[in-house]
Amino acid sequence: MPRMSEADKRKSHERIIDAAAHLFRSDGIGATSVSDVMQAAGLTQGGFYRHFSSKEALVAAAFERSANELLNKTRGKTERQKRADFIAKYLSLAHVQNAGQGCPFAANGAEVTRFGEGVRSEAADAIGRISSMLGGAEKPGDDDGIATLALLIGTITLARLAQSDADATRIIDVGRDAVRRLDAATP
Amino acid sequence: MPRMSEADKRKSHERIIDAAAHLFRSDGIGATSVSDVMQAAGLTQGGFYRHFSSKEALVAAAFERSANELLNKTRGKTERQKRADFIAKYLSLAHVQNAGQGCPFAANGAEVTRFGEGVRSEAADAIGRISSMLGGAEKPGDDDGIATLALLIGTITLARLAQSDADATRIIDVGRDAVRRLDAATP
DNA sequence: TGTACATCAGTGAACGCGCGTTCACTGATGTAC
DNA sequence: TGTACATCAGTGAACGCGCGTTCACTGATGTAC
Repeated sequence: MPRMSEADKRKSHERIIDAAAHLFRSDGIGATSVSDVMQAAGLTQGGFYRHFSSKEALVAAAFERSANELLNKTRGKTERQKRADFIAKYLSLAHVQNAGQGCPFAANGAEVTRFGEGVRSEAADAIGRISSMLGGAEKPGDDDGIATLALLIGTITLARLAQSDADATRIIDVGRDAVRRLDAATP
Repeated sequence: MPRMSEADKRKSHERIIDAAAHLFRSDGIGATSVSDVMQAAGLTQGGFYRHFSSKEALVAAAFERSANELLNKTRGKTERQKRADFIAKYLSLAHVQNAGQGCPFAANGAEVTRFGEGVRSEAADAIGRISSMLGGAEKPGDDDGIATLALLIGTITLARLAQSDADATRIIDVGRDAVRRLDAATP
């Protein structure tokens, strides 16, 4: 059955990245094998190297995909509304419970630190894109965006360590209030 | 040479936990083997199971040790000074570069999420201890402490992903300013 | 206090297992005429 | 448009390797008399 068309190869490529983007975030990068990813993409492990030169190359592609996915599900007509929607979706119990569809910094931030240049530059790019979306609505100066993003990441990290949904919800509420206070204290 | 005294066993036990606490934070839990830990403790892998029933049991002990280490190096006569000292040490380039001596939430938070009850309850305990130290000086109500801790964790996570010391420093500065703004906005 | 012996901390080899990667093979696809 | 053939996406088995854990062994320690 082998040798699919170029179009089919492209579809396989997308499925591999999608599968990796979800598995890496839900189970961790180190705990997800190339075989796990290929199985989730409906393929066998041997074909992986027709698409990526190494697992590390996949990690970079998957991180970019995860960041895009996070940004793309944000809704809103104005920049201000988009920001509010992003924060509302980020600080939710659903996000705490479904790491696989969530923020790659909260899920894989520390792990990604230990990878090479390709992965790290993808992460740095993602910081730029997300923080500038979170930054002041008027100006692109993304210092406020960085501070807000840091608060969001830390809040979800803590909420995921909570021992009950009630505790997680309480931590999320604290985070939401802190975002509000930070906004209020912004010039 | 085997069969050390009870006192020696206790010393070995401490060395194993210390080695694990540092290696888990600098290299990640999954990427650190039991053999790595035992070697760092000056022992061979076979003896590990005289001290812990599994690697997971060591993860719990090491997490507790890391959190204590973090709290114990905090200096200051008043609660207020201790808090300021903790934050100053936390938001530093040294902390970004030496994950092995730093905050276990920033280094292993996401990874710890995927472990069982023993590890998770150790993490939940640590959240309580650290956030109550960071909370309002007068009251034990640790909501402010949780918000501050979240901001600290997120800031270091982002700073570790920066591609240069200059970028990392900038992110740290942003975090420090955000902590100040959050404090100012606290009733 | 001295002696006989059971205990058990630490060693180092071995267990089964799954990892990332490679490889010979397959047959439909894409290309050259 | 039809035919001949090189390409290469995908398969599934194999590679060497390191993992967490187990085990037989060792000899100093701790205990019982």
